[in-house]
Amino acid sequence: SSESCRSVLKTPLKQAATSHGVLAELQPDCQPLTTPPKPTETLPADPWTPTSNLKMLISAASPEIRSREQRRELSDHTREGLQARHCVQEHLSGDEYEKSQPSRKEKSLGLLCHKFLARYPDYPSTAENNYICLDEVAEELNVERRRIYDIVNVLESLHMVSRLAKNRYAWHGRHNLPKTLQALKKVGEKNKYTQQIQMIKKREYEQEFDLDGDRNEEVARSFGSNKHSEMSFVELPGMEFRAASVNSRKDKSLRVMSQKFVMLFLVSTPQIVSLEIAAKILIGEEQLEDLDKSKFKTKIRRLYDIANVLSSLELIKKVHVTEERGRKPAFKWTGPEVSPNTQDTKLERTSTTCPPPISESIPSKEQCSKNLFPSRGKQNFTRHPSLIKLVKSIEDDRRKVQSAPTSPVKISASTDQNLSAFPRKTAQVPAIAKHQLEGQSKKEKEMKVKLSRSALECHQSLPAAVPTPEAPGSAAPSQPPGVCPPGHSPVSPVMLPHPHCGVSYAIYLHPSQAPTLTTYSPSFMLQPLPGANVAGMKSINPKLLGRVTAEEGDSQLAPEDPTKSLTAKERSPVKATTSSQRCLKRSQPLQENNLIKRYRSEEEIPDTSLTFFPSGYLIPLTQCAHGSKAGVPKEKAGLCSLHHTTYSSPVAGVIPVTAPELKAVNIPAFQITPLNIMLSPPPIAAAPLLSSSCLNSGNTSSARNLSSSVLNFTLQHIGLIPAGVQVPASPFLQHTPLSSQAANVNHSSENMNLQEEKASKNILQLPDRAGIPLQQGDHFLSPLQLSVPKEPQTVTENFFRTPGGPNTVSSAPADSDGTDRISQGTLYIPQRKLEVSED
DNA sequence: TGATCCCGCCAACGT
DNA sequence: ACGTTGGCGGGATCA
Repeated sequence: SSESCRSVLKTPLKQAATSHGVLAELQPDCQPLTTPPKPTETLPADPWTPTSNLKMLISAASPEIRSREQRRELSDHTREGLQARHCVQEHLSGDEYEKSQPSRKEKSLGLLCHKFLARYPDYPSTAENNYICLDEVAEELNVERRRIYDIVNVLESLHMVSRLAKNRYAWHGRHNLPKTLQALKKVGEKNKYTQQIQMIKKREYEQEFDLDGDRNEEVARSFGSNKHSEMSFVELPGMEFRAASVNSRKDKSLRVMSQKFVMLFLVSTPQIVSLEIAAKILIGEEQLEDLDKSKFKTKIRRLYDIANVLSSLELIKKVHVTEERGRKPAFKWTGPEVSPNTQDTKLERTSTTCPPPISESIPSKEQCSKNLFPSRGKQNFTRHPSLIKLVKSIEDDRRKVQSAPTSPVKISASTDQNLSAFPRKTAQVPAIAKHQLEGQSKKEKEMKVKLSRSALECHQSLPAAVPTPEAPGSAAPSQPPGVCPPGHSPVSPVMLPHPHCGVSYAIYLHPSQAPTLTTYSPSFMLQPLPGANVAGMKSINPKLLGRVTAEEGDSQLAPEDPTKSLTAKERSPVKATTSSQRCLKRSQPLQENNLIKRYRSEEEIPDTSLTFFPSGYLIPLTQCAHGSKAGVPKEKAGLCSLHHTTYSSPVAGVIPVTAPELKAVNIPAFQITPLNIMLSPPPIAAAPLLSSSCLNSGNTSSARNLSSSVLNFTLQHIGLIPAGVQVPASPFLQHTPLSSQAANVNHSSENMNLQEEKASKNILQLPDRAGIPLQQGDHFLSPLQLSVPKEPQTVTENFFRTPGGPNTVSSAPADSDGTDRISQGTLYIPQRKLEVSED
């Protein structure tokens, strides 16, 4: 249909190429109807010129309405409608004229994107060669080419298109989407976005209360330092086509930003990401510290651009998260759930699934060769803006290397074999795991020492460090005992030879992943596994979960999803997905360093998850088990099983935790974040112990008094508590912010243990019973403890709760409000009210 | 106002 | 040298 529209003349119009002047050219007549060539410009001066008419036409009838309509339904044919409309318009009078002007909305990128998408099928058959000529599209859509780039770049990030050559792109539609999302999710996990999100939230929280600035900074720093991936564009294995000649720059921020943005959704449990956080994380990679306002602002702008496109793709939708602070713009993932099905590895290349329309599908070999080319030197560098960065990264790498005892084993160095490699990977994994393990142990020691380092590292390291010998037994056999099954293991990085640069990648084969989500699963359990750890998830959720879930979230989510999914055009079953894509590769040559880093990180990661939790707090993770159900064969299964174990009531005392359990727990720890834990002042049964003093006094001073153990305890709790939860003004916090302050306090406190440090870093560790202070902790019983919710489960549940009500396996049966339960325990966790509202 | 984000300058790149 | 890409941020709109 749209085609029909196309204007005949495109050529001349070429529009925009450069700015304005062009418009004049429009020949009014040209547009026989269809596309008016560049309507836009409009010099104010000649409103009535033919051109202007065009404009008007376009803008035509109530734009708003129109836009809405369009949005609602795709609009597709919007254009035509417009045209029709304009007829109507003609009679506009002056004032109306104003109205008629193309409202901004009409020109929105989102709308434009809809139009763009309307031109191509979601699932193009291979046969048709869908290639996109930017110029044509720009003309047809009457927009500057610049705008098309914005769209295409985002689409490219999702591998919905790929660049063939100059001005030319191949349309793949959504065939690759599943793979892409899967790949992005993995990378997101690897990057620990979950934790980062938590960290940011925590920081915000702290800042609110002006808790300790110091700490914040520290956190920030650590955060910044975290290696996470530099930006590299995530490519799909099969998709690398880009013509060697063409593809030059790989990094490209918009593309990369888009991918990262998507990653955030994929790793977040409530799948809701606020722009603010997204911007911070994206910026953060390099340096958080410079809060640089303008930079932040710019980032936000870009995110809007990306969000508009993603919205058009129906992958996300705008919502508002209302917190105490106020309402913040955010987006909710409405795209398909990403199933971490790792295993498919065996598949061959995608070709089956989606053969790239164009010839492009090249056999691996060819690809390799191509890839090689690009990798060539300087270019990469060229664009790379910050040398500094490089340096940094290098250093990091170095560090990492050092620190990391074991580098992941690189398996095949040879390039081509990828294919062959894949299959192997699986097999290899175990072996690798061992290596890692070994390495880890070493690392552990180191790590401890290093704790000071970046938080992330710390996290990572810690786990390993932890003594928890116990783990072994519990853990799945396959996994190495030392390692926490959960976190780490999941990720066993396998290095794959990378065709492209010759660089090898580490691939995560995470056994766990596979099982992980089945679908929408609430995932709680699952998700965390991979990189982030359960904890991360939990923590994250908490905030959001709070209300979001319950409220709008549920309603929306559940129902919607299905719908949406359906909505999307019928998706072809394509998903076969299985292909081996797991390998993400980074194209950038430079990245090698990064790769290294990553490895490290990966390795380390495990640790993170591990954390020790000593004591007993466990938070019940029940769900895990459930989640795992079907799919889970692998390790995960094991994990899951572990998880389900769950709870101990803190109150009760500590329950011995098994290793697995620990893991589950640990995470949360990290993110203490927002903690707004409040004691509910009036909490009902305040737990027995609540010492009024603590609560009341809330003074910091009192807090300080707490023994470190107590602190730990607190922290733990905090961790437990849904991070998300913020207590607004809760009195309690105000007085003494447990969480953050606590951290501070700890420092001061006599015992600074590693743990504490860790905690400070973000990781919360539970005091190890055995070793530590807890016992010493006289205060153990301190009110805080008391405060601990008796029923951990409840808490947990809350955490876990996934938005999609049903999904939540774990969650307690509908308790709508976690709070209540909590109240039982002394600890009152204020749930932040998050409300998600749509536009 | 603050949230959105269009617009298009202009630099990095490619050819 | 010129065309293509696309980073970036002013400032107009919208809500």
